[in-house]
Amino acid sequence: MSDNKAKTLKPTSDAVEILHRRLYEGKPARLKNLEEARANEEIARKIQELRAAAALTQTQLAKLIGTTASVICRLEDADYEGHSLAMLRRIAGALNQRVEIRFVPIRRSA
Amino acid sequence: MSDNKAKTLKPTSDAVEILHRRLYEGKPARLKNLEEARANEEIARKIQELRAAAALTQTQLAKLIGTTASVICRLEDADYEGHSLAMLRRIAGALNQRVEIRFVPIRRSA
DNA sequence: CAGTCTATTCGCAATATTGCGAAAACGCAA
DNA sequence: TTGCGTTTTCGCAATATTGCGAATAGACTG
Repeated sequence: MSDNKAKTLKPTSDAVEILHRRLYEGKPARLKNLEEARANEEIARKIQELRAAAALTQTQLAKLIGTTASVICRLEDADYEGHSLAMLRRIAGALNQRVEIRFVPIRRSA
Repeated sequence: MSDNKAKTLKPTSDAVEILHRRLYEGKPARLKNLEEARANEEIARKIQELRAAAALTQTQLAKLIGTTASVICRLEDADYEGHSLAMLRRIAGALNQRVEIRFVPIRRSA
């Protein structure tokens, strides 16, 4: 539903992890991108979960926040990188939630 | 430092709260704006705190994330409403933090 | 199969945020 | 007071995000 692409059919062993090591080991720049991608994925999934929990279609949620279904769909796309606080707050508001933002220290280690 | 305006000199009693009641009681729309304003204020203050904790000037932090001091100043302005995830992440990254986002249920009561 | 509802993708206009330099204001110490 | 570093404000160009319709795809039912 979310992850619109990357439908890799279950890899033989843990090739994914091997690939991960090969590509990202000791490369902070790439790692950072990876982290961001994961964060975006998480946001997308969370929006979709909240909407589902409220038993709303994309169209219904869209109307609640004054936009269209295609916009909601874009937000729920795991590959979407344009999430904004403003939009997250609109979604949250319509679903009786609020957006909490925290800065948490990161452990820089291996 | 942060709150660039609204330097009301300590009110007589709790006039602030009285004013609050008069203006916002039972008015969700206004309340929502108020909440957003508070959230923005909090973000601004947090950025300023993180920067101070790292012992950086606005110019120094600006260079770390590839922008200028005026941009940092704008972010630390309590009245600024344009905070974006992208920018918060850049700040966090430069300060060895990560941005955590959570949707938390809101209590709709008096 | 057709019909219906939902979700997804695309393109472009509209709005919002960022980039950035310059000038002014501030705080502090000599 | 002057000088110096920092912060704040302003204006506008550049980039990013949103708005939105239309077309397509998927899932499900009769």
